[in-house]
Amino acid sequence: MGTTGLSIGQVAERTGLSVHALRFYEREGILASPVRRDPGGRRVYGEDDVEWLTLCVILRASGMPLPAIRQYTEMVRRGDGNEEERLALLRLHRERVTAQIDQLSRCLDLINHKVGVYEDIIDRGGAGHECVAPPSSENKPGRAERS
Amino acid sequence: MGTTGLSIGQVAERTGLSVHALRFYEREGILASPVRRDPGGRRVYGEDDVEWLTLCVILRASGMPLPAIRQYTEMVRRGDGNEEERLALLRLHRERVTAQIDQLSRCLDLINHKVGVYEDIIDRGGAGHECVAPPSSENKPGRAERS
DNA sequence: GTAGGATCTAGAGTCGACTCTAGGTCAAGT
DNA sequence: ACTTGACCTAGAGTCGACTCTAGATCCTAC
Repeated sequence: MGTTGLSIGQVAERTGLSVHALRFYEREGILASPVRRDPGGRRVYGEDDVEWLTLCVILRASGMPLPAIRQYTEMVRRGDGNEEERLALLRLHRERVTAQIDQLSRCLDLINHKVGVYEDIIDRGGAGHECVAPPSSENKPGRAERS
Repeated sequence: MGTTGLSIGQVAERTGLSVHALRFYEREGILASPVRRDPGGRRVYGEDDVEWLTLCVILRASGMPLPAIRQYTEMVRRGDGNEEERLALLRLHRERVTAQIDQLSRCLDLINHKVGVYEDIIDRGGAGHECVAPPSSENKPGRAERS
């Protein structure tokens, strides 16, 4: 079993991408090597394609836009010699991802805080006042919550 | 100085939302209280609106869709008595956010791994093989990108 | 009294990343 | 022979969240 040879459906299953998305990615130039076709004109993927697509899925999941993935793909297609370029792109993306994580963590802090506030309100079955004004209040009561 | 009274432009500046977005949010029912208008028909916001919008910005930044924010807004508008509901919504969102952070962290691991691989390649000035999988994944004895 | 800037409304347009449709081919199973 | 189901292409449609346009109004400054 030298050449595995997977159908688009099988690749979809393995990568989690839809068959539509796979064809779309191909049109977008997101495949390291041109897809082979069988005598009937159907796409035949290899294990390496699956690996590459798996990487793409991860890059997408971390928010890399398709144009950037295409750029990266092109570098890889051009072969050895542009490792610095690839590294730069990856580092840039890494920064974006860490920034994203940081932002989400800050949001999470606030959400946790708010959850805590509501838990308190409910625990003591009381009318707590909220930081943000509910309808009837022309309120000016101090702000509540904050750590 | 009693009632602050901010214009849409000022609110845009403070919340980071565009004036367009502010009007859009209003149409979408994303304001806890209906916006007041001055004699000329222009919107007049209060500090509480800014606080509410700031919260909305944070919820959006953490990926809460506008319909969910609208739901939450409606609960707040209905006033006291639905704290459990609000809490449930917040908890659900919190789970989504932590899931997102987890996923991003996993992506980051892989990206870091790949960055490391490229750094090695460059450091030793060599063309090398690399692997797509993260550390300690038993992978086909395959290599990677680029056929 | 007029130019400039901020604001108003309603509605159209954009962008990214798919997703779906229509209409057709192909291989296997009954 | 025929049905089924996976696959093909080209291109249209969707979705979310804005963003922008046009044409009008209003306030301040000169």
